[in-house]
Amino acid sequence: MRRRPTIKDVAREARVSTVTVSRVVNGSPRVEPQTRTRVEQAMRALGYSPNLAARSMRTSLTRTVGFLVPDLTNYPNAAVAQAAERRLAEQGYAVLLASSDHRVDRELRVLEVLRARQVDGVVLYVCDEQSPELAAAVADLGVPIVVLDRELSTAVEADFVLSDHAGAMGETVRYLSLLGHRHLALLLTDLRIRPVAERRRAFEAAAAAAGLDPAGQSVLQVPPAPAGAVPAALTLLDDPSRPTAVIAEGSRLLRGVLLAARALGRRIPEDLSVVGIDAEDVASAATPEITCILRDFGEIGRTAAELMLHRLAGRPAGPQRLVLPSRVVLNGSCVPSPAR
Amino acid sequence: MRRRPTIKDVAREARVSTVTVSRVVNGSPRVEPQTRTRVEQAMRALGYSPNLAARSMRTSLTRTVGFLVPDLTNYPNAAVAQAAERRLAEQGYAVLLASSDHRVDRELRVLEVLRARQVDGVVLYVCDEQSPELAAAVADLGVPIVVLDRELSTAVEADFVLSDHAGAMGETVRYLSLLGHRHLALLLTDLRIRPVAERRRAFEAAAAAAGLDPAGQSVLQVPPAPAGAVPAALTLLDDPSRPTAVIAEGSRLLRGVLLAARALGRRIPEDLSVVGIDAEDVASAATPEITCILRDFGEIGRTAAELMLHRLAGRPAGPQRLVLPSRVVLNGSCVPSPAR
DNA sequence: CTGAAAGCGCTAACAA
DNA sequence: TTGTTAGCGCTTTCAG
Repeated sequence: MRRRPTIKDVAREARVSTVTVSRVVNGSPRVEPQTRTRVEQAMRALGYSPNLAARSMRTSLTRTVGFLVPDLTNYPNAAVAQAAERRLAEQGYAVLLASSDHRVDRELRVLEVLRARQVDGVVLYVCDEQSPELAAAVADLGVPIVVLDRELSTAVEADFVLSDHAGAMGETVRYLSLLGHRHLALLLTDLRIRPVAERRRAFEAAAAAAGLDPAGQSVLQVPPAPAGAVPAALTLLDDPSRPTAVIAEGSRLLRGVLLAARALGRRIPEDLSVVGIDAEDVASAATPEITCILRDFGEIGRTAAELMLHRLAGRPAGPQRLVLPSRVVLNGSCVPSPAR
Repeated sequence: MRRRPTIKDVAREARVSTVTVSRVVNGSPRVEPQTRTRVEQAMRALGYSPNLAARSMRTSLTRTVGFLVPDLTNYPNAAVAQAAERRLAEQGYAVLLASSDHRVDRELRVLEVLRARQVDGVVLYVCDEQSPELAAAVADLGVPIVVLDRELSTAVEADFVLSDHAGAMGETVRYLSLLGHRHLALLLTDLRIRPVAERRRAFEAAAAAAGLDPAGQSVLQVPPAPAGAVPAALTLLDDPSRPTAVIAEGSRLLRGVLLAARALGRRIPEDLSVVGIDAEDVASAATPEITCILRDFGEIGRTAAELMLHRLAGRPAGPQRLVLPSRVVLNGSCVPSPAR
């Protein structure tokens, strides 16, 4: 295999200096059209493509963005990552993807790696908003940062792409209470992160506003482990004072509720009304389809990419906080509360 | 913000030459323990971490692996990617991830980018096994390649991680025919790739072996577009000579079958037996749960990473072809064929 | 508009 | 065991 052609080879072929070739490659205007053409021909003839490592070394820019997610097999994570990657690739950026498995220690390691690799920017879901080390590590990156669906200590300078979780949750609670449900349950994943905490607050506020007895509402946290969803749902549903409606966050928990309901012989929606959050895959496969709070993950990813590109292009502007909508999509899984 | 410390700063601090620092960083044994300690202290004191771009330039190794998938929102793709990333990260490799949206042109572009970025290796699902350009582009990469679940012209030197699709498909057809089904249908995605073609062949062979009339069996191809699954399933099921059992590949098609069956008022399993392939998410959310052909995607990803690491470590060995198992997991969605 | 020179941070080869 | 020298491919002065 022949050695890859370098800028030198092109320069020789086109009988110009390497500087001129560099100018052509980088689209500098200060090149005579005729020279430019000659250089371009030479590049094509030799199959030249610039060595990004060498360029990085000079410019200390890698045209690479790090993307850190807790779990890539989680549909929302994957969808956001893919949409962002597409947009970034259009602008010549490549994406270094890593997942933390919801573990702070892994996340810290990944951030270190991204720093060592001198990525030009980082888009991330942190897995724990409270961890000061994590916040410090993020702040220390020294490159543009876009934080997805999380809050972070104000010491961290970053753009934020958030979702309106509270609004949709309020709608959902009002809808269920309108159907006569007085005992609701909310199954959540991990209270250390914003969307979960925000949903919880909105749930409690809306329940109170609807005049539901706080003692009759339950909020259950089921940490992100592969198992655990079904047992939690079983405990919740196998109780005389059980809720008549359940809201479950994420595919895993929604599936847990469906399986537990089936195991206990509870029919949906006659015996139990169910609402899913961010769980379209499971919701659409169930019978009946499950009413769901959904977001447009493609939009989230593209927005994150856009903010990142803005920063990378050196546009000024203070830190951005964009809040994208969630919507409640009704689907036969909720009916008036059964008498009890 | 202070300039990042370089090997030179460390050398000065530790009163050695840059070469010695380099040796310590790279774990060369030819360094006196005491010197090593001094250097390590200096590194820690300055917060030194090596500049990978500079290293890449010298070694023309990036410690980066490209990972190319058709669609990251496809659970199997994401699960394999995540497992591979984890294993590669353990060995200090970062993963550049890109998706092609099932389009050959995008895939070619990504391969170009990966080449320009001088990744040390590429793991990929090609989206079209027949495309000679694609095969040529892959062969031209000039780095170790691991191909997932695809065949490629033998001109491409690569390792292959395959799955045994035929075995499980044969089992499934025999199982359905044992239940008395004489009219089967198979819904597939894209015949340009190996798993699909292999399943088709196995389906037809097993049907013939079971004495089913070839004219009574249907194989439907529904290309990977977001919509299209439901209409295809509706057409298939809304026909007097419709199948009594359907095998659907992937979450999208399985969901299409479930929705179409519901729309037509066909009960599963009484009116229609259903088997899914690689669609655990949908299968487990349905009522009853759907019998499924499944694979261990984590294992596939780890295996791919292992093969890649082997190559990257310069181990000899000819091209590998590993075939990992699929298994049929029974779940109440198949019952004896209804009389007709 | 073009080129010569210098150097980014690192490591291979050789020398001591 | 340690250091000197050279140069990877590119871009950024600064001169012409």
